[in-house]
Amino acid sequence: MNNVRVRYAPSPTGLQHIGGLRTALFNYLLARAYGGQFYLRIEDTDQTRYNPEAVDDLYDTLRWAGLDWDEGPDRGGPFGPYIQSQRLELYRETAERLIAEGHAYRCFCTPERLTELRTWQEQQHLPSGYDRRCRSLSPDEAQKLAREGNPYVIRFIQTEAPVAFEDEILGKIEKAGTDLPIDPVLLKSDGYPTYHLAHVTDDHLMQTTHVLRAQEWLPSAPLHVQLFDALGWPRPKYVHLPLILGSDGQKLSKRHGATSVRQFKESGYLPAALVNYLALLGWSAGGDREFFTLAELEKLFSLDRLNKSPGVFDYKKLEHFNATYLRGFSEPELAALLLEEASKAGLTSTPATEAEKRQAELMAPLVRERLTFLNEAPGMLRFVFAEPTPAPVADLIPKKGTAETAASILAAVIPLVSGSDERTSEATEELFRAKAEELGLKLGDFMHPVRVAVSGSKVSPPMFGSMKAVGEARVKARLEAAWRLLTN
RNA sequence: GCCUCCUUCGUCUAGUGGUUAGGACACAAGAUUCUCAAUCUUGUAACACGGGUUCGAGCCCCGUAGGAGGUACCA
Repeated sequence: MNNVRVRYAPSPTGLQHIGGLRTALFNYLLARAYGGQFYLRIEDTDQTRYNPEAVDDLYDTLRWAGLDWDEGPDRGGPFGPYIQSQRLELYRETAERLIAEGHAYRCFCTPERLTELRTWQEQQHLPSGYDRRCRSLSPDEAQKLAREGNPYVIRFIQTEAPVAFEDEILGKIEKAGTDLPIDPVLLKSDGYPTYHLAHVTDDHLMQTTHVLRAQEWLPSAPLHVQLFDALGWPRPKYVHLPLILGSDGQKLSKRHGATSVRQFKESGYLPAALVNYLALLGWSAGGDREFFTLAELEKLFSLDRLNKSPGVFDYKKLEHFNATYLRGFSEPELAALLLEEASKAGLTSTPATEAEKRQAELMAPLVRERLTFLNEAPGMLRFVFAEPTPAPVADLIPKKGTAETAASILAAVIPLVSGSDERTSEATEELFRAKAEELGLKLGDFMHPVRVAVSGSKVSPPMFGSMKAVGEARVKARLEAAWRLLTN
């Protein structure tokens, strides 16, 4: 396949949806796989829903995900402008041409009349749709009404002939002419195009070769094909991607969980993990392999491995991907990320001090396989960088034991801590193990009060390494404080 | 209601006429273990149903059922 030109064309109404990211990803991958171009186009044709923040969010998420674009509003290109609100004359021009050639007409029906019509049709249990009243207006009459300043829309004249086209993943799609929407609006009364007109005009002018979009567009694809044909323009190849569903089988929405890319980003997801997971929702490489970098996907992606059926978004599996990617970081890489998170949480200074760096390096291997999300790190590391709020006394006491046993363990442990800054954590561990044995305690029970005293929690990263990161003096102070609590 | 699309373990999927139907997530059990994780081993679990075609069907055809999407001067 050569000469691939694809695009991502979101409408800036809100935060980028996870489904949008996947559409962008597949477009991007197709372009990269075949050495083509991937461009961005802003479909801001609905003035009532326009949200300027959405455009920034779009750039943010695409950059975060690592998808770069060759042309777009921010970087120009040979087919600009790439913002539809700046292309209004173009749409008007093609709409006028359709009128001139007998494929469209002006309609002066008011929105009120249309709602009345619709409610009447519903009451009578009739199929809904425009009644084509303005079709009978002569061109002269229509011209006159328009010149007098009457607001109007431009509607497409729906033909009765059946329409068929080839979808690259679904195969042949056919629709009887009578089942097509009746004379859909192409140009709205505010002078903005509807999606249909804008899509056809722009994807022709911008020389799009493949239209990859969500399957919810499938029902209107026959209309688009008709428009291309009426205008005498070559049809692009259509690729309708399977929908992303929530766990109940309905279209993924907020009640299923996070849906905007920003939410995933803020929840501590790694872009590489999200992208990898998304690539596998509706596409597969063919074998058993599941982990791919973006660069690998760019080489492997192909249209014929795209799936037909909708897929349920599995948050659990995404979490697993994220945790796996986290474990893939080297210790220095992870230490740097930990410091970033810790500083965001106000636990460390920015830039980090040498001492903090050393602590992060000591903790990195200990938390690596315990993290699912990067933003869990501050909670796990708080006791290293700051003083934990002391746990309730009851927490210090082992399950099979009393306050006295806990106190005696702490008393036995405090002297062992002396000099630990100069020892390896393994050496300290040996001392602790010997003492536990001497007291006839299992290491797990023995460590319980120590863990709670030092970390402030019953669950913590491995103690010996952690104590090294906390430092002898602070460890000792915490152990002594806990001992006092128990003996008072 | 009408139109269109879809249908392999609970979920994501491999499979392109001959397989003990494979992998991953989740779940369960065990091992390991200073807590929690991670890791390792094992296990439960699927071709929606009914007809054809064929020596042979998860794979091809036709129905049925179920699910989803669409039905706007929204995209």
